[in-house]
Amino acid sequence: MEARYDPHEVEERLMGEWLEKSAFHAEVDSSRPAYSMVIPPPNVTGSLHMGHALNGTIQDILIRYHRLKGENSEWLVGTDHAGIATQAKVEGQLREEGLRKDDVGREGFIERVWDWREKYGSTIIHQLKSLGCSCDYERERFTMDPGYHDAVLEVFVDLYTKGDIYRDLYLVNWCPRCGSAISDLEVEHVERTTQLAYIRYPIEGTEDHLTVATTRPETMLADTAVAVNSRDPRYGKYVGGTAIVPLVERPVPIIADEHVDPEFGTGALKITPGHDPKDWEIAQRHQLPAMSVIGFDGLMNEDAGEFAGLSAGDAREKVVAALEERGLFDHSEDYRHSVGTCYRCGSVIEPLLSLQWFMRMDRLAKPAIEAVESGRVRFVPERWGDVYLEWMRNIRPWCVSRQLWWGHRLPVYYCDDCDEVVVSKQGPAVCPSCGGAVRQDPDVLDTWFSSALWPFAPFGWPEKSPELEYFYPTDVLSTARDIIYLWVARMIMMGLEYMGEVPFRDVIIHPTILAADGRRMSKSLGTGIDPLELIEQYGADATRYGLIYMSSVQDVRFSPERIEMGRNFANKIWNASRLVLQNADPEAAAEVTLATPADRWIFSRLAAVAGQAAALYEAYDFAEVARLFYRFLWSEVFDWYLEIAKARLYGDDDRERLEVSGNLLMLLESFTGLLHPVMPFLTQEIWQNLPQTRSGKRPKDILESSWPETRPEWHDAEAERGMEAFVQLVGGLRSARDELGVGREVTGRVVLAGADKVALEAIRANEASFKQLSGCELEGSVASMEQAPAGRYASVEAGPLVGLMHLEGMVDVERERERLLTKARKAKAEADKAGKKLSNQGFVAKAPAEVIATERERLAQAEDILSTVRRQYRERVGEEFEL
RNA sequence: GGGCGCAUAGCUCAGUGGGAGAGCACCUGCCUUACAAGCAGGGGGUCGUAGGUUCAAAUCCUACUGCGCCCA
Repeated sequence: MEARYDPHEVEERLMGEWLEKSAFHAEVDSSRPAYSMVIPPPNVTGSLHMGHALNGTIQDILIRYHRLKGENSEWLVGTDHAGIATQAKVEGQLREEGLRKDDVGREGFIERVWDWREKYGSTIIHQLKSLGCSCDYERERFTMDPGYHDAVLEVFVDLYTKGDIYRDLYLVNWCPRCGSAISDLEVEHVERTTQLAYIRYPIEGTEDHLTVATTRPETMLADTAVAVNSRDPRYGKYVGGTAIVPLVERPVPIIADEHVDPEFGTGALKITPGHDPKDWEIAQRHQLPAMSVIGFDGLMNEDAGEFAGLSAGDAREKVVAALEERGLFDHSEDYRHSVGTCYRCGSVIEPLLSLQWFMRMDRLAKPAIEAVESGRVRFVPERWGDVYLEWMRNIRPWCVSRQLWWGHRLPVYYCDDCDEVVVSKQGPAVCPSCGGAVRQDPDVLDTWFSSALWPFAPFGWPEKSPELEYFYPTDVLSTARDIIYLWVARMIMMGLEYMGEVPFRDVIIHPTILAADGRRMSKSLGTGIDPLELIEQYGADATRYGLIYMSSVQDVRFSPERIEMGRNFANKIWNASRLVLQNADPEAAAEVTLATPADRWIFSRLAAVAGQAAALYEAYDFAEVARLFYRFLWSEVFDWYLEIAKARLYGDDDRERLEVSGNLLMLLESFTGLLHPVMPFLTQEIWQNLPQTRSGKRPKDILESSWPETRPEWHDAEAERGMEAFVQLVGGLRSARDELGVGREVTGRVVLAGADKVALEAIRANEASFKQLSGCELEGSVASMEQAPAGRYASVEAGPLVGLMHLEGMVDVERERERLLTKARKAKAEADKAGKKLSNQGFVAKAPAEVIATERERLAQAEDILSTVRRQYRERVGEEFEL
């Protein structure tokens, strides 16, 4: 065993072994309880980023914990076909060959996409392995698998039949770059500064005009009204009249609508229903026509007259110029507002009138709202449940058709000869109505439509498969917050609709890991950190540990120190284990022998920590799990128990050596189990190095072992109290020696004062360790400080005891003066504070008895110390002090 | 426009009604036979500001300031 833990060799080897023997695969087994989870399917074009790394760690911790707990644990893994993103990748590939997708045709293109996916489509799945994720890789699914496709069609046809899916001409979010409609959720609003243009619209039959303000002058060509607020006194007289849209010279009505904001611009609004969602709504209320002057290519169309063929941006300048020429351009000013952009490519979204397929959401949303309200689905942290509910209660129809080639093609067939529309899984050969030829709708479904089926479709739905029966509903879904609407909400709706049961009980929303500057990690800004580099640099266990340590409830700035902490912790554990494995007698019995106060203390603590760890894992409080293990292992087991155990381990009493060896090996076996979910590789490596003699009933693989057993009778408050006194005494003596400048070469002599038998025994029983750790010898004990033999001592608090270290021949008077004064000031402050509280009538009357008792004790103790210090000062310095 | 979250040590963060903690950084001393990715000791915070509730507020309430996010 090396003095430095080398994660790379270990991780690669162990993952290889695990995969080789299908260690992560779960089969239906009705004799055991199931624990199941589906990975939020990563985009097939994706690679591991910080969010995946954190989320993968969280899920792996859960699945490994429950596996240890004896549950038949299935973590279903797979990827999402990600329509737009994947299509863009393959189009890019074609471009490099000088081709466009039309050159290879739809079928050829789709073949190319499958080729691409064969080659690159599982990058992220492979990367999950480097993180140690124990997914069931044998069940890997893809949202374009044939069976999955069948499920998608089944749902589409069913919802169409139920009337939830329909076709409509509607204003949709159009991305000219992607060449497709996208849903409201895929539009990102970005604050931008643009120009607010003020344009004069002549009023028919008068010399007056109405000035409207707009950020999009070019869309005026499609105006079909001018609107003012119904209660705006400035404009009341014009309502019902007619305005002339400049340039196109179109007469349009002047209408009144209460939704016009009188504060915005001039209070008069041009209404362009074909190019603005708010205008569209106003137009609906007033039965206004909608017209389009911008095409799906983002260019002005023929209806734009002289501006046809220009981009919307160019048209804007030209329109403004033309208006200026005619004296109808008033002025313009800077204006900051949010602009809709495509979440995928960043292009400005063009709201366009388009014939698309929509899904009504209200019927499906109702039970999904109820499921969260009633707590059948629980969000962690809870507040995300409100975010979900807020969105669900205001849910709007969802545009599900996409003008792409890659995806689940709509099972919709149109007759060429009549108006017949057939929606069915198997398309008809000819029109059932007139016998004419039919063509399938060229569009595909929004990717999220298929993702919504992820908690059940991969298990075989619509078949009633045994897997579905056994693993559904899953236990938990862990994901990022920006997925709440896109996935979580839709999964809940679909799960309820098609399985009659929620898809998961708990939804963990993990925090976002931000860049060091507090902004989101972004590849384009170069602020991202690649988790694979962290794994490379520090190891997967350290990366996992660091990630969960820094991720509690809030978003957090990434700190490499935390990952380094994980590496150091792993190394410390490795070395502590090395001490045990190299020195413990392999012949030791596989049992705990509570022979000494230290043994009783550490196993009492182990039992407590095991209980806390289980509770924290189950409460999804992984950051606290990380802290718990760090404190317990480093500051208790390694710093103290191991050091104390050395006396017996290296001593010549065979029985003691065997006993302490057994204890050390049992400790090792226990904490590797407790920690395994967080640091799977390190713990497995140590586990495998446990002496084989102990392996009679111990599986070779920690995955096959079970959650460490602790015994209730290990709980021992006295042992804990005693050892706390020991630790405090040694610490106090070290500190005092340092303050007094007493070097290592000087052996101190210590008298214990006090009557607490438990504490006295704990210290006496560890006399050898005491000497080793404090550099002092125990000289005996007295019942109280007053009974100490005459002489000069440095006093050290140790719980119920006081340690008195002889100062003869080892003290510099000046240093001792300073030390005593510091101590006296501290005690005085303490006494004053407690005294003040106790003299407060309100406190004594209203505070709980134990709080008052604590305060009295504090006061007494502080006063004791103060009088001792006063005496010591008199003896050693020969003066009195004033504070 | 509506909503949510955050503000604690130099940095990154825990703590959430009864004497403020961690890691890193910093200072002092150590290659002590598991570990210098370590060991021992130490310094450092009027817990964003102003009010309020309470015997008691970093913790609960209100307002304000600053930062971040979501929805429209």
